Amino acid sequence: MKLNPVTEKFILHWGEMGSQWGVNRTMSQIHALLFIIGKPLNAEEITETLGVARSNVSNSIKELQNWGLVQKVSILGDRRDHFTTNTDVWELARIIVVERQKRELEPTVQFLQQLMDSPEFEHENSEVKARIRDTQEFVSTLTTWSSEMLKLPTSILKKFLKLGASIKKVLR
Amino acid sequence: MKLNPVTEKFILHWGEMGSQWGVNRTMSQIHALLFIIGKPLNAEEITETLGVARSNVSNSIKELQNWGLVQKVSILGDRRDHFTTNTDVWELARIIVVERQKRELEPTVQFLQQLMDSPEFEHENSEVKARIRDTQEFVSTLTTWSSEMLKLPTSILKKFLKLGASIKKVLR
DNA sequence: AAATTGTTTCTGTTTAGACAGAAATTTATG
DNA sequence: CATAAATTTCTGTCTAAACAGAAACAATTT
Repeated sequence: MKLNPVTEKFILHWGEMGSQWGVNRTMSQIHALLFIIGKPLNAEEITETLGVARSNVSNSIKELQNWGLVQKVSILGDRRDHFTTNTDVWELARIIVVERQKRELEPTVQFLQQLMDSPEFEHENSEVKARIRDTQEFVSTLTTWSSEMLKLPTSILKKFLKLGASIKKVLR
Repeated sequence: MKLNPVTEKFILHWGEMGSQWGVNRTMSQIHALLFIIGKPLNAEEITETLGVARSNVSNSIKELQNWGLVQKVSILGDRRDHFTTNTDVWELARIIVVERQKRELEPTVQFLQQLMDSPEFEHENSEVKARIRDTQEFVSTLTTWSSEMLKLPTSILKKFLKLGASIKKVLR
């Protein structure tokens, strides 16, 4: 599978983006490839196209499946597993937000709550206590808000984002 | 500067969080330290408290200053530079969003626009073109929306987030 | 059931980034 | 302006994560 220049640039850029956000490059690249191609590919095809090791592809795909970003599909008359991703960028964003929330934000809220509940907490300087409380409240608010937002269908979400700050008019 | 257990746990956790989001551990830890302590510290104090190399502290501080998260302040009767960070977690979040927008989202919007403007683009499969356009629109919408949101004062922003999905009622 | 094909796991190796310590530079003070 | 103190920059080392290739395993076909 030979990529044309536009596609290739897209995949490379996506790989770099991933690195900046704590996702390994191969994983981002595989995801970008499946997204841009928009049809199921088998592991071999991915390996050849990206020029990385077969095992690297295998492990990255597994991780992408754990993230819920990639699914295994069967192709009639082909024994090999094929993999796809959703081709709707809004749906993908949704999945990523849900997952980061679950993996990072929620555990942090819990962690801060535990700190606050621990016996040592009361011995702290009151400003320090306030800052921990504020941080917990902040992460907590963020988590709740994004969960709420994610319940909205994409069509509404889109409208909503496009409203931008004019939304503040309703806050009175 | 001896840390008590709560403070220490907070700093360590923040360091881990950083790693998951593409920020190096020392940088996150220094920031967490300045945040939780809430008063200016000099580089030497930071070095001793976190048990990392002086040069590591120096470089991380420089980077934190580039991010606008840490400022140099002078202490009367002390030659050494001291460093502080804003102790309001909402203001910090604001700064981080502005900066990630500037460093990552905006360049991506530009990059995708360039792809779309390039002569090769028209030779692409129409579904591929559509996906690139959608991606550009998505990142672009996100950037615009967050810029707009950041214009609101923190007090309004807070109320707004706490509204959650009940905001959808106004979308008609 | 042997052979072929496909997939996963395991075992190094490589590499980029984090980090330490020394050297160089800058700044301040008597 | 010499000395001391503070800071930055440079260079090399270390480490964790990414990665490749081989081996092991599993499934399918004849």
